Amino acid sequence: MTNRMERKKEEKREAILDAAATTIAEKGLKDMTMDDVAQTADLAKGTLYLYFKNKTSLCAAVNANLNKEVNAEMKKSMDSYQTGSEKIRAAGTAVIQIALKNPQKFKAGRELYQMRFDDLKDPNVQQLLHQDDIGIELLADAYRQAMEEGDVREDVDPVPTTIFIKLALVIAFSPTPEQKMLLEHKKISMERYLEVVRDLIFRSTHKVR
Amino acid sequence: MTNRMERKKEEKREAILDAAATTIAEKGLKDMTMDDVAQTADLAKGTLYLYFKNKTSLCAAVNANLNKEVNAEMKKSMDSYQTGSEKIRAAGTAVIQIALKNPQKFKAGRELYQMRFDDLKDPNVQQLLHQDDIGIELLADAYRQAMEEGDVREDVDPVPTTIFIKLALVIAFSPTPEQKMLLEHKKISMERYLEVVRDLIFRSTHKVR
Amino acid sequence: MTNRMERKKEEKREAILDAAATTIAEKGLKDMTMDDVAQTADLAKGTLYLYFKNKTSLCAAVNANLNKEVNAEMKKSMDSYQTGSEKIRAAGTAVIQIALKNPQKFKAGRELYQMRFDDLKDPNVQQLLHQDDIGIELLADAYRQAMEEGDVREDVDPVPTTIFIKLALVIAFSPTPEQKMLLEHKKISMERYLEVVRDLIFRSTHKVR
Amino acid sequence: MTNRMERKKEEKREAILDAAATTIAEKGLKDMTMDDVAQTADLAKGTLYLYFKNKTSLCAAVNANLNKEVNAEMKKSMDSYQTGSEKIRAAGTAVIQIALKNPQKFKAGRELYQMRFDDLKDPNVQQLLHQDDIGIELLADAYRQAMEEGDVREDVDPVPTTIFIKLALVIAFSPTPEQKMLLEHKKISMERYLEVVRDLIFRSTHKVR
DNA sequence: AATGAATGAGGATTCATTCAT
DNA sequence: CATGAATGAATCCTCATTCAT
Repeated sequence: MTNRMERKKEEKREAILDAAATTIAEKGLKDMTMDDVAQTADLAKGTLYLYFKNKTSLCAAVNANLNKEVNAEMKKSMDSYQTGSEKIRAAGTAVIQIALKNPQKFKAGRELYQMRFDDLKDPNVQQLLHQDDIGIELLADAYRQAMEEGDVREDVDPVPTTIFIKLALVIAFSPTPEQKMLLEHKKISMERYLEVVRDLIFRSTHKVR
Repeated sequence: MTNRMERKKEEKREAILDAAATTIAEKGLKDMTMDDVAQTADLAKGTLYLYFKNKTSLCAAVNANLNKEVNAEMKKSMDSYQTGSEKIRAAGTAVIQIALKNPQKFKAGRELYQMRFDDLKDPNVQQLLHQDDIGIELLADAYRQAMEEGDVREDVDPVPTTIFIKLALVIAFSPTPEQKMLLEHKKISMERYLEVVRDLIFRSTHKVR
Repeated sequence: MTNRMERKKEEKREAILDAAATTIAEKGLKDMTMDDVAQTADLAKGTLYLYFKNKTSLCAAVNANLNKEVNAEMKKSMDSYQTGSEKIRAAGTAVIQIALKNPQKFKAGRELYQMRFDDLKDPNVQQLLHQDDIGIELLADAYRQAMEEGDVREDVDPVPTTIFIKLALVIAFSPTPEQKMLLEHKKISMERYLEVVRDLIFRSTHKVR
Repeated sequence: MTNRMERKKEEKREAILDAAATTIAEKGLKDMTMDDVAQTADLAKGTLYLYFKNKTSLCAAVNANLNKEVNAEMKKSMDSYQTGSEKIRAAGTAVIQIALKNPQKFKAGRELYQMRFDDLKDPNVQQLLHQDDIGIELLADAYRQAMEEGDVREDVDPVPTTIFIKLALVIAFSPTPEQKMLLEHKKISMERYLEVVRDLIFRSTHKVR
């Protein structure tokens, strides 16, 4: 395969991933069909199967892709700071920025949390795990540094803490239908809720002066 | 309708709810079918529709029922303590107890968080909202008391805090497939993870000595 | 069975027939369910099967009953006239009166025209045939008389003519959905349509002066 | 899409319409299932839904198609005559020819008269209305001409007359089960009945010499 | 590589009829 | 006689996946 062809193939793959993410965000994971994706990507349905062996694999790839983008954004934000504590804050801000700038994609990411990826041999599932790993280590490093610098409690265990906090962030910033119902019912605005969540997460690890 | 018949009907309703919860836990929400539920409950498919007008309504009822049980357990645990802080801790312990004793039901509860209940007129949906409300107010009251007693920071906003913490607990104690994969991959035991999460949640609101 | 019991039983049978006719008129034949009928008759579903062996038989009985009422009304109107031609006109007027006074029942009658009654052994099906017969002979007699009296063409064959005209009347006075669509589309009012139909039917058999 | 493919698609559409008409004629409208149609057309059930969005739409298309064929046949017959009266007679003959040559389709057409087509946006429903319109105007024009030529009474209103006569023809030439029972019971042959009906219809509008 | 027609298993829901009480 | 809970066959429709072109 020539270089040009390879590039074109990669572009089409990305187009499909984009179309899938959009569809998931718009219709929800369970109402996203391969027809929808094909239509959104302006491709024939059969073509999707040239790029992804089945729906599950496509979803894994979408998930991996979203994580990759979030990781890149987080890293860029964190790199402009020195202290661990600042980096942690920068990471949070980056996530919020993405959630606000690209709520569609963020929602797709949250929907994908529900999915079971049983076929661990699938390269796209492996990619997903890999990107998850990168994101966690990025944040865990910041926590380690902040601990050394005395801003974060010494007894914090970076990896499980990071796993939980990343999940909590995603859940909070793209609430499930039930949460939304509840917040409306209790007359709490989304803005207020996010503010509270962010503060809770900050307090959960940081020392108080 | 005689009293005996009424009781029998209620019992059968509970049996269906149990069967549905089991099915959801085993197969996941999206792979749970009315056939499965009927089979598990040892009833004809049509019978389910005598008790629940459709699948969504059945799911709402399952969700409401689970919340009711959790609320009852929480209340019982909390009532044996005096201070707000103790009550909060007791609530956490109660949730953990349920999650360990009845992981199936807990998992069903987590799966149900994904579901959209659009028909707000449905009595089962209203029940669900009602039980959610009760659970939140129960915990929020404990936070209010703990704030007065000086154990919890004064700037904590009880209701949104409780909403977030309840969700975080459920998510943490019945991890999604992706989280599970990640924890295994990072060689973190479930016990360790739960310990960390509990501590994070505690620290997020409590004052440090 | 005592006389009183018999009467009571007959009354309940009539109540069921009424309920069924109402349901058919309201929902259409294909959307009428035994549940609906039971509800309308304020009886348990099982009870219907004590009076009618199945849905088809119930429908036959409804149909027979409606025909009986129409026949009685027609006969009453016709009896107050002397000439055949007047009697024919009176019959037409009687049908129109019923259609206007009791459109529900009339509509039920038209819906029932679609139904297949295969079980010719069923007493209710036989009743239906019997009532059809009575209605036709009633009208056919009037035609015969009118022929003798020189008002109707000599070459009219009374029985097939009557069969056709009765059907045409029913169809015209309780139009099918497609006819309704068409009339609306062509902006012809129901009143105008009925007037035209009546005239056509009259001209089809009568001599012109 | 290439021309060849388009033609093939249209052919398959027609095949489905044929299969549906056959099924309706054989089993009656209410016992016609999509399974039946698929089996008759020798296609998978799902394939039907590639051509028709639901059962109602398929039925509308069948109805429109039958009307189209009848209209074409009527027009062809009418065009070989000059006077309005001849054209009217030719139209009647054409309908009879179709009914005798293709009783299955004719019966399907009569069954379809019962159906409600609520979705006026559906292109197939619009086609149906359009074909109905064409048929009525065709006949109405002949009546108008015959009136001018003095063969038909001056007080005939062409459009409602045509609507009624077309319906009467269809009903008469493809009798409902109840009518059939009645004719058998009264020992009237189908041929005799049709002859009578035709004469009645003729007399209803024509002047007598 | 790309297409999109065809497939058919699967799922939610309905409803006539039965039968234990 | 009356009830109404239970049944399960039947029906419409969806959608992931395949495959001939």
